[in-house]
Amino acid sequence: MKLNKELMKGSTATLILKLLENEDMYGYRITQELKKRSQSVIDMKEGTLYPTLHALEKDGAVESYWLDSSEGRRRKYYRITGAGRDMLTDRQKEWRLFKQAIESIMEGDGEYEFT
Amino acid sequence: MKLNKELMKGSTATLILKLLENEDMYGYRITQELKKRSQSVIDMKEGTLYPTLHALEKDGAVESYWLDSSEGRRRKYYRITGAGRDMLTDRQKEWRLFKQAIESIMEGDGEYEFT
DNA sequence: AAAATATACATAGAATTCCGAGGTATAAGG
DNA sequence: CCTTATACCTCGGAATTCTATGTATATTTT
Repeated sequence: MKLNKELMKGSTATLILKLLENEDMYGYRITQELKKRSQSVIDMKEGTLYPTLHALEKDGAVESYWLDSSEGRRRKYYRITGAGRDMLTDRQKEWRLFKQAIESIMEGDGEYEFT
Repeated sequence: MKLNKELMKGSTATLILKLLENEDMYGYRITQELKKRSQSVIDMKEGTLYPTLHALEKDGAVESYWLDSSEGRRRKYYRITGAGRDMLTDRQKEWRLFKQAIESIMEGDGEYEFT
């Protein structure tokens, strides 16, 4: 099933930071990991990924460094910074709040008492 | 706490349809109900609400009718249609899929086995 | 050997969605 | 009388993501 892409807005940077929390990764790998861990529901496009990574770096949330790989092209790895971890904490709080808010509407049956 | 507004994108129409599922409502009331049921986390702006309602009507998901109220201005009520209920069913499925996908990343600890 | 595919980086422009700001109008409360 | 709350609406800007395109290398297929 395909997701309404608009739902994704606002979560892109959070997802990237979350992956980098435990391991430095290069861009292309991030898209693969997201796909794998979400059973192909999340299919982040390169046109979304790279500009987001550059913005995160500009904001000081991640740092990058080049590494040669034994095969293929050189890879640009990203490492999360202290500021990035703080940002991730905030974004995760926001996600939980948002999720609970949506669920309070979605799971409600519309029956409310008079008060 | 304030929500990153971008998170909201893609959920606006779904939330409105959900409220209309059980009861016809006028626009202003929809914003109040969303606020109330979400403990003020969802604060849909009128600049978002009215264009969305008009788009839903144009797409045949809702129908509108005017009613006089005993006080204040006339109110424009919205009623969900059959097509609107179908759309709601789809959107709710999408939401659950999206939620699970995000959580599979967010709740994961980043530890994966070699395969 | 040539072509296609997968990997790996990147950008520009189009499309979409939401919000801020503004406008109109009525009624109640200070 | 002025502010606040209710109640409708629209326009233009801001933000985000995708499509399309481009570059480059290595492997697989034809």
